[in-house]
Amino acid sequence: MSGQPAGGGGGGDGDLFAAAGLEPRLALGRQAWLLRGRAAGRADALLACIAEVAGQAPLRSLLTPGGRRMSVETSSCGALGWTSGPGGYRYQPIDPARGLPWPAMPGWLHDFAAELAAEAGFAGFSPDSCLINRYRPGARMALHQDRDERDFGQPIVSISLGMTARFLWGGLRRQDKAGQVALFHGDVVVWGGADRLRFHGIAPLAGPPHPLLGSERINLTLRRAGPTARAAAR
DNA sequence: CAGTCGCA
DNA sequence: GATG
Repeated sequence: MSGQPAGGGGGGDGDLFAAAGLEPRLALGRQAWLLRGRAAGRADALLACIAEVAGQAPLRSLLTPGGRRMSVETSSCGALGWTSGPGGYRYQPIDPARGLPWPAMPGWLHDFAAELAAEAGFAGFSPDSCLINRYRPGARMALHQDRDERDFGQPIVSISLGMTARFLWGGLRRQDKAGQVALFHGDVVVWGGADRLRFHGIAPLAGPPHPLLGSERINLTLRRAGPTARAAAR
């Protein structure tokens, strides 16, 4: 993987965002890209998917291993769902709140995430987990690494919907100072390779409601949590 | 401990 | 670097 974005694939919204003074693609690192507005055209399908998943596996606020309640509300779809509790962070095939498997990840969502990853230079991405995080005003995500996945060779694909958020983008060490970048409805961030373990987070949500979603922001994070064919063969 | 939280 |  080169870490360079493959050409094209801007979805046709590039000019609109450029006209608003925003780069269509912002490099957050050697192998980390913000694809501005790239998912805006899929918002309706994404929101319908979120409603469908939440209807089966309701959004709920989880406890950290230290016993604090997280301010975001979480659910998942796909073969594995991310959970947190006194036992630690886990990917599990069964939703512990219901004792049932997580709702399936729609094929088109899998393929869309793979397409986004490819545009950021990561060919062959095949996510098995889609974490859904809902932020209401005041909700935040402290700086953290995504490190509960089996294969750090696989990238992370993050899709923002609804209210604008301030994305905190740090370094490989917790004490590295984090920069900030605004994430708008439809923005996509993809990171992997050398940037796979970068600390990141979301500042407390604030600001005006979004026309479509009102006073909330929903983030979809697509990951390969379980083993890949390549990792399993080693 | 830390995918928290808030202060210096 | 304290606290739930």
